Amino acid sequence: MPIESLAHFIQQSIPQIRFSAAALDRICNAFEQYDLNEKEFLLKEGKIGGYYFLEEGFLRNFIYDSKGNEITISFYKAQRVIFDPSSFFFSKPSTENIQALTKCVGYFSTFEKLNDLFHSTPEFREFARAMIAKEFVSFKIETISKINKTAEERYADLMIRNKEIFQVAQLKQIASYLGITDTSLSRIRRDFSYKTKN
Amino acid sequence: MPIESLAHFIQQSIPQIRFSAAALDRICNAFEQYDLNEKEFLLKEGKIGGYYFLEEGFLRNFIYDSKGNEITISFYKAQRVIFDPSSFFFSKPSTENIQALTKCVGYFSTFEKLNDLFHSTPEFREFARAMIAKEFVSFKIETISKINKTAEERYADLMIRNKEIFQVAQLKQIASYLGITDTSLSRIRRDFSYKTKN
DNA sequence: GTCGTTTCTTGCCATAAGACAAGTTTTGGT
DNA sequence: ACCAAAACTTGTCTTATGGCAAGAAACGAC
Repeated sequence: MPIESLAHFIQQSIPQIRFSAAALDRICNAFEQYDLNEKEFLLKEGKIGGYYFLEEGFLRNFIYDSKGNEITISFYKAQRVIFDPSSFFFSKPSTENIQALTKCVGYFSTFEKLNDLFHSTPEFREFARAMIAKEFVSFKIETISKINKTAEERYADLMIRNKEIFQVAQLKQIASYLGITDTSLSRIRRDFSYKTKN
Repeated sequence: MPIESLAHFIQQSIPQIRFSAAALDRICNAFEQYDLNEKEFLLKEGKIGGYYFLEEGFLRNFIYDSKGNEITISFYKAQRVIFDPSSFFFSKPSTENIQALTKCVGYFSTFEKLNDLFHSTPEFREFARAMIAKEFVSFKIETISKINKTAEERYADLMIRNKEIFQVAQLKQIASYLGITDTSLSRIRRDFSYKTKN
């Protein structure tokens, strides 16, 4: 029995290729389900990270800076794959923490299983390559789009791109993602609501 | 006749795998040589980017911001592969400009040729995957390491990591890479030389 | 429902970096 | 070798954001 939502996600992410039922089955069978409650960790610093599909929920990826503050690197919402490339591909202890902001459900797999598929199944190769390329591209775009912007512009961008995150994440987490202090974010929000009122 | 330096680079970048001579040959034959003089472009915004190995020289990757200023995204030095993932993998016009800071020599190939190898040659698959993962990881590390640092710390880091760049790039190009104006970089350099004198 | 903890907001002051403009040095073309 | 253009430095003033501390609001455990 293939995992419906995962199978659908895989097929739909490379529409140019028609996946055979057998291939889809083989791929989905390499995955197992996971569940997380709010605040539980999908990946903790020091562990070897897997390959995750997030079916439902919100996650936050953060690291610690030199002073021990949490710095949010990314927010993840449903219907995407998640992996720490450094840890997953090179079997290194991760430096990242991926924590549930809400209840989450999804599927995960390991490097071993997916590496077999990578060599045995052309369709999976295409999928895997598309995923890493896509992740790389979006991280790059996200990073570049923050350049030469004021904190207020970065805030406005996030509001447009991912408004839901303000419902599920704390302001301190969002502030560190925007590269500012929670104090500054608080002021930006105040000034912003003045502006949008008039 | 395989391209010696490229063959050596490929083999040495995944030492766990012993490349057969035939595979190495097939891979190298997919590449052709290129030469650039200072200021010439390896890739221009709007074109479809290829897959490049830089054998010798220094390159700079930059984009234009909304005000038309050049923003340096990366500096590249010899013995590495270079590609714009968004353009190379998805055949989209690139938004990046890759320009020679010095005379450069290297080899390039196209998506078509390398995609064939990707599916036909397991060793090349490993290589290609290692390269994109490595690029992704270093871009991530580079980005993250700039967080919560002052301009002066970012400058000091670059001096340690890539001192040679100060010999080949203009200060304005380095300043935009560090996320500051050339004015500020000039002052940082002055203050820095006071400090290191005493 | 109450109390303690955590999160968020606000005020005041400090500081890193930018904007602009003028000067100096370096570079490159003829 | 000379001149013009480009690259770099410096001065003065402005501004965005941070640091710290106090208060207000929201949340969670019992």
